[in-house]
Amino acid sequence: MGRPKSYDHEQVLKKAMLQFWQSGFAETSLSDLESATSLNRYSLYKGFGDKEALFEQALEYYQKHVITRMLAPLTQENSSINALKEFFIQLNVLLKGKYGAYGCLIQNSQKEGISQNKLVQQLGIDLWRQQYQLLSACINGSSLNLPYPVDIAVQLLLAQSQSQISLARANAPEKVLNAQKDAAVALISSW
Amino acid sequence: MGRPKSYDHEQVLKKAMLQFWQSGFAETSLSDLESATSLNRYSLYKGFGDKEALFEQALEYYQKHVITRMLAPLTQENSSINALKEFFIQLNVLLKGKYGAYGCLIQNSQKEGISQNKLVQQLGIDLWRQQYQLLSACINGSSLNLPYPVDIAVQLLLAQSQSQISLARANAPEKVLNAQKDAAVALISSW
DNA sequence: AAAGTACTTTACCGATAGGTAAAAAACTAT
DNA sequence: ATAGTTTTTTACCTATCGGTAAAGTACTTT
Repeated sequence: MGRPKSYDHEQVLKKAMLQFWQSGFAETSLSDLESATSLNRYSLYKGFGDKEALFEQALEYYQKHVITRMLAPLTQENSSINALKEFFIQLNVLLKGKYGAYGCLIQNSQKEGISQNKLVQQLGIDLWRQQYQLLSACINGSSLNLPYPVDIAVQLLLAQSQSQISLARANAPEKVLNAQKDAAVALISSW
Repeated sequence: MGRPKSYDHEQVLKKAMLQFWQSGFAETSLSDLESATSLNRYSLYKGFGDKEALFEQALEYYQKHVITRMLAPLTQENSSINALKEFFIQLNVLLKGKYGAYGCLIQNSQKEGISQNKLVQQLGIDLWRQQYQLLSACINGSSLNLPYPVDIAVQLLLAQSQSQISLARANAPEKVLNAQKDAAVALISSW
């Protein structure tokens, strides 16, 4: 039934996602997307819609693949208190890795003009909720003697992870990234 | 000596700064700057140089006026432990105020293409150092029984302030902003 | 008042943005 | 093989981007 596509849909989505993740929505041009995906703009339009539609699909790819991976240490069924520490340690590893300096695509998008996009807002809320619940579960799963309510502890940890990501995006030196990770671990250890 | 300027230099800088603060460097066009400052582009060029030069002057204006105000609670000579709490409380107030949703111009800039700009990098480092020193001084000035080294405590607080700012820029609901502030205060109270 | 000087307005520049029409190419079904 | 269908290529559209030349305006100095 007609000429077959010369590209793999998911692969293109991945490439486009990486481009948006690196440069943001506004600072990624169609020319950038053309070179990133090795497709010309007309094919991109036929296959994925306009720039914003492509961005939304890239966001969903990000959520499905990257976020899932990031939160993995919290969803394993190991000892809860260790899961918490492991989360920050693995986050630190990720942030020093290949795409670490890109930060978090969802957080980045919340700080651009594209932040008005409904999907950006929804994924932002979802990410927050998901982290909140996972962290709460870990804390509640352990028998700790917290010097403040659980909600406060969760909030402290959320700030730690967000700050780590933020620092990575700001190209903070590795020393600072490590110090931030150590602080989070030390906080947990103090409980 | 020729025709006098029809504008006040500092006022224009302030208006331009607000525009950049709100929309970022890349997403602020010369047309935006024209309407924000009520000056046409040619006058802007004559008075402040090109877009990047104007941005740098806006950054310095920001550092001199906004950052100074933000850090004020830490530089007063009141009881150190209260200064810490007061810092987070006042930060919370600022972030719920007129320009709260703009976040921090320096942090925002670190996440754009303009992050390569030397001044952005320098001010980013300066801001970090300055906060670090002020927070350290407050902690050392108090006689606390910390469950971890001072450096760790400072790092925890840095993450809290950064996270608060980040949440504000992401248009988090007031409830979340308050929760984050309360967490920081509770952390300090636990020492 | 006239000359000189600095600022402002108007109009415009080439480059690039996102997006699309029309023609060429590659497949399937008959 | 040929007709029908879908993708890809090429070329182009208008709008806006940052930046500037030239003309007009408003002041100071003499």
